[in-house]
Amino acid sequence: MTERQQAVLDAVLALMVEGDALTMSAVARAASCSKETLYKWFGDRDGLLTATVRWQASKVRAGNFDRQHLDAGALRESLARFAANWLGVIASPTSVALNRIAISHAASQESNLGTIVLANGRLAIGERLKPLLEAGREAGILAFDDTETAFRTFIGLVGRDVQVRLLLGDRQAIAAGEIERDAARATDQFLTLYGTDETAAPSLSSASS
Amino acid sequence: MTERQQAVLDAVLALMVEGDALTMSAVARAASCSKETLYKWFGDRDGLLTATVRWQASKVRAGNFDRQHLDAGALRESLARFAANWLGVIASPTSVALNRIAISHAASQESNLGTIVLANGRLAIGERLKPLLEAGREAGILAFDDTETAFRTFIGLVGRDVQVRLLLGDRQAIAAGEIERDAARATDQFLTLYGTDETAAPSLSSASS
DNA sequence: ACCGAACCGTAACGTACGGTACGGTCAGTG
DNA sequence: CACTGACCGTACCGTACGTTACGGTTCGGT
Repeated sequence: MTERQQAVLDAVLALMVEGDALTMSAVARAASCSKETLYKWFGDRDGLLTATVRWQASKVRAGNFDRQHLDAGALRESLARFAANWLGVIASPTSVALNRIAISHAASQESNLGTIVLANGRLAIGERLKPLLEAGREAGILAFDDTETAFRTFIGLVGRDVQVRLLLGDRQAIAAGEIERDAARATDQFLTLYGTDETAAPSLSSASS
Repeated sequence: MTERQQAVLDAVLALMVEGDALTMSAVARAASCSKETLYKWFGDRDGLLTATVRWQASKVRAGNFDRQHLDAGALRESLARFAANWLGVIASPTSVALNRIAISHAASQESNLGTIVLANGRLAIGERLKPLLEAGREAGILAFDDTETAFRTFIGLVGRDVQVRLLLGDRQAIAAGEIERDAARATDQFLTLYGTDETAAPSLSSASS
């Protein structure tokens, strides 16, 4: 994957976000390269889209969280940061455009774009969040039987129906300024559900405000 | 909307679910009608899709819930039934196919299919659920400031990321047998967050099992 | 200076599909 | 029975787009 090829994929991403028709001609024009080169590098249209999805996924690898001295405050802080980070990702125009493409392709089983997005989006964040949850349980500040259930509950509290609404074109699904607030609310609610007595979760009134 | 026209729209739905290419020729073949008739009845391809979405929405109008003698048990029962009903809808092949079509069209602003699906799906269930939540608050068994926030929290707890995963082609996002259990879990969690002392919500251990 | 590889721009090809036109069939109506 | 209108099946048209082919240019290696 040379520098030039990455520039081409960035041009594809830009076209996706723009909402323009994603034709090979449009990509070649936007990336200032020839269609022949596109086919030589990526095989066919599907290969180009797949490479674009992988390229975008490789750019989202966010930092990990240190697991030392995990008290209730540090856990809350880490969870809230996770939530805000994830909300920012799924609300970004790039993510919305990419998921729309993947979903369109999932309809006709012509490729596994959906699987790739799934693996690099949902499942990847699970692999990063679950260790944090389990560390919280070992530290005695979280209580749950099934890590997967707890993880998906957190995902549900954070994301709610925001992503589907955005995919359907609802511009008001979430505002930029709401992300931090929503992340904090979801974290409080999660700790109310899964925190132990040592968690010192806020009372319900603040969780529902 | 004659009987025959509804049969055509049902054929469109069947094609959508099947995952076949949704061409006008395919629709005419599946519905045993001529393309000319399709254009006379629905104007163009977009009109056909719009009519299909509306037709499907008109079939999902589920029964309302009686609001008399709303004690904690009745509220829990109503919420769980709501949750199970909604999960069944979003997990149905028809809903998945329809949302995929709408999302594909939302990408290129050529029509407002996404808006229609949004209005008949998410917003419609909100109009049916919010009165129940507010009745619970008036009865003193729920406590929240903002109805919209409480509603969306419930939606998040019930649906989690199931719908997006299904849209992306994840067949294991939810199993048929899990719907009742997930609905009960989400209801318990919601009552833990928003119930009052009179709600008698189950302890955390059962909510997280 | 020369060669070949890589690449650009553009033209061309084949196909799929939205949309239209037309002939044929059948039901209802005078 | 003739007429009309709705509809079916099919052929057809124009265009968009994926894919391929080709001539021209740049550039590193010898």
